[in-house]
Amino acid sequence: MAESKPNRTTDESTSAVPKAVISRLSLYLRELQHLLRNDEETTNSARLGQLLGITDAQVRKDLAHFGQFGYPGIGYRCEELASRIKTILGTDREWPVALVGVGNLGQALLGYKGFNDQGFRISVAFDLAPSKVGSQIAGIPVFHLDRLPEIVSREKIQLAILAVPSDTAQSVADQLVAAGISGILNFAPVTITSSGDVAVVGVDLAIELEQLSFAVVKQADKN
Amino acid sequence: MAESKPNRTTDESTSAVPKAVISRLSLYLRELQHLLRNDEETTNSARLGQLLGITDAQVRKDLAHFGQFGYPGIGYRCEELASRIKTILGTDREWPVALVGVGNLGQALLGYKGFNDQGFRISVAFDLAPSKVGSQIAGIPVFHLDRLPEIVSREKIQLAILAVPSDTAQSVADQLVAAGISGILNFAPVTITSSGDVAVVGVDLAIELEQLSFAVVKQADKN
DNA sequence: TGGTGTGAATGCCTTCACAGCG
DNA sequence: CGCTGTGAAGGCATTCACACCA
Repeated sequence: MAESKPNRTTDESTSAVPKAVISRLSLYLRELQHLLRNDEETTNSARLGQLLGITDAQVRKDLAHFGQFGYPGIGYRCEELASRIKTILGTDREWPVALVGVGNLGQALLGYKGFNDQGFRISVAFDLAPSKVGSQIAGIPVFHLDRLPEIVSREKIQLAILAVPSDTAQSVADQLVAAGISGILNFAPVTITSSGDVAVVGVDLAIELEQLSFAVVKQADKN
Repeated sequence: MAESKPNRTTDESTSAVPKAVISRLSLYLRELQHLLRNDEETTNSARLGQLLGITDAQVRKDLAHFGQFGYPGIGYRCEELASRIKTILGTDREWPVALVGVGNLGQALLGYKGFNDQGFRISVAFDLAPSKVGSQIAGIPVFHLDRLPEIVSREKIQLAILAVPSDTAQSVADQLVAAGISGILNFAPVTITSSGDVAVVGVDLAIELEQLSFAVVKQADKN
């Protein structure tokens, strides 16, 4: 229950938490859930750090941004810490998600189980193709893109997954924003520019492979 | 942007080039290819920076790690710079890629066009299910996992995409390493620990959504 | 003039080291 | 003891500002 400690001057409102910390928070949560499945009750910063390849100090510093969760001499209670991190990330609730673009990748994402485990539920999908509109895929109804504003508003959907071709991605993103979406996970290999208070996270599958090929080439050069 | 992260690889501090620079390199390349499709011959650091939401100085500093590509008073020649970046990333050649796990996500990746455009070609797939082994999906043959070492060696495959269930991911990763793979793109939501000179890049789709939900919650708190 | 390449300064993140507490 | 939480130190990465060049 420890409340925030930082008695620095004017820090509170501008809680500038480094972006890197947030992405590690998700990793901590993932490891904690793994520990919980193995019936581990407690863990500590050294253990968590080792699992992720970072230092123990880093783990403690990261968590310190959000309060005090640990017990000196003991470590952290897995269940409690996982719960606290979920609250921070916002995954202590269930998020309905809209998916746009029921192509190759889109269909796979509709069936991806991993989302549900973390509180995300794809509740509707959108596409343009008459062959898809009106059908259900993996139990999720597919609507015409025209109905985006109506349904997003009715279902109070805040998050969207964008899995459309590159050349239409920006245009569809604009429609998502206009429909009231506040966060977009973009799989199209283009930069989405959003005006206003919309968060955009991009996942470019080819770029991930490029990072690998660089690593492999670099490694080869060493020998 | 994903990316990128404390997903332990074989870093070996000799990396004179910051990891963040490498991931931006891929973004520069993506924008350059976009400019080229629009028949733009030259660009400059301010333009590139604007497209990616970073400063012009950052762009120049990043490129400076690898030599001098610019022309004072002009900027950069799109074609030349793109070509140079490809050489740096190693995507100036074609990489055969093995995919393991022909499930929901794996099948979508088999059909994903974006890989080919950047020089990656999924040439074989592996699975355990008898119903899949022996078939072709999106024109790519599916073999039993047992034949991994044989085929990887024969086809001289260095990169692999891991799209198997979480509980088998580490074990399959070990088999990939044993088979001689040097780079793994892991889609299972677990940390893969690799011994030796193997690069691992992880993509956790649920984590990307978590980053979004955090951003949305944070934004909401502000009001 | 317009824009690169780069030392210097700034700011951010990570690591260190240890006080404090159960 | 064991392990957290945290000021202080250290190390990088980003930004600034300007010499220099076509």
